[in-house]
Amino acid sequence: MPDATDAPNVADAADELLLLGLLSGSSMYGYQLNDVIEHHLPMFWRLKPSTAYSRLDRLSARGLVETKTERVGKRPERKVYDLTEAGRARFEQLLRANLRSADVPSPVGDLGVLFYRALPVDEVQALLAERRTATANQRPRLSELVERHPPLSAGRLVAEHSLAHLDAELAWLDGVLERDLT
Amino acid sequence: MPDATDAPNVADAADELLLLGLLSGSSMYGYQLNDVIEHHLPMFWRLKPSTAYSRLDRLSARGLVETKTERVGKRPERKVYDLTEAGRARFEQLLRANLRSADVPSPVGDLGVLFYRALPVDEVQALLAERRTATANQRPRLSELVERHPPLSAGRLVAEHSLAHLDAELAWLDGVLERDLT
DNA sequence: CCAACTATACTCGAAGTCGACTATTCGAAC
DNA sequence: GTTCGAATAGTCGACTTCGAGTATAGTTGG
Repeated sequence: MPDATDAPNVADAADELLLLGLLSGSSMYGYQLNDVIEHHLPMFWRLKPSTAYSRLDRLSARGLVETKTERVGKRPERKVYDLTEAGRARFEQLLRANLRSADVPSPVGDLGVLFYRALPVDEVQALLAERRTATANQRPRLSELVERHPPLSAGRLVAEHSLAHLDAELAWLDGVLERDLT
Repeated sequence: MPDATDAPNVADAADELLLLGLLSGSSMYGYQLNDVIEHHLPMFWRLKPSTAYSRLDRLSARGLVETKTERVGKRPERKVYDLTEAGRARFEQLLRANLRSADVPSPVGDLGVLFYRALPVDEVQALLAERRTATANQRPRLSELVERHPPLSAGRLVAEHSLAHLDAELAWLDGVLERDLT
């Protein structure tokens, strides 16, 4: 894995950045990490619990996190993960790479567009109209999310970012729909 | 795999859609498929050759494509893949799902933004400025790509789509950069 | 004329992902 | 009281991906 020291592939390193980033705020135990990812960061929930555990193991083996166990009340034992020095360094390195990198990944949706001629024009129009509706339906939720975060918070920036792309998507769809694709 | 008949996960099915879509135009041999993906569809080149082969095998096992071998001139034998009836049906099903689906996937870049407070403000600004430049640098290539395709071609729509998102990205970056993140 | 490259096909194996499963204990609902 | 769900930890195995390697024959550059 040529992933340890030099410029890492941004997409591959995403899970690692997510975990290290969460731990950079404060130490957390595994269940908590998974819970936060699943319930408070649904946008980033591609990292499933079982994967997270093995990932944490590997991070630990590489000396980027250290663990201890604790017990609060009568609940089961928790394994608490904590960034090491090396872990923090790695985190900052990944963070810099991520902030710096310009990846505007072409959405998967493009694939369908690529082959749109395989279907009758009317059907394509109808399908895209459906997509437009579904996309538009996400807008209120998102724009409410924007407003729920204080102006300069990370959450605000992320929400605004998503909103910007959602609006771009809508505009593009409108542009396509008002043309006659024949 | 609950992937055979009912509504499939759009992202998971992307590779399949790509292969079936290419074959829906005309039959192709493996080397050719990989060549097209790598050199003419760089946007969709997440499907590496060795993966493509095993994917094609599986498609063949599921009866979605059929193969024959041919030999042209004195070049090595080619294995030609062709859609079956079932394959075409499957392709159209996937295509419909894809065109209809509204996925504006949050770019990986958001992850960095999520943790931006871990770095000093000036550095974040500098990194984002770098990103802005890098992003802007991609624009000429893309907008030239738009113009190189005839108005209603699939390639044109895809290129316009990418361009729309790239511009959204630039606008968002500008918005962030002109604020004082302190 | 030889070396190197391109066209064509894979195979194999290391590594990674994730769904489904296994445990345990507490608190709450019935 | 007992059952049930949630809080906590995983493990295991099926499946996937993809880099590196293997094979062969023509073609082309020096």
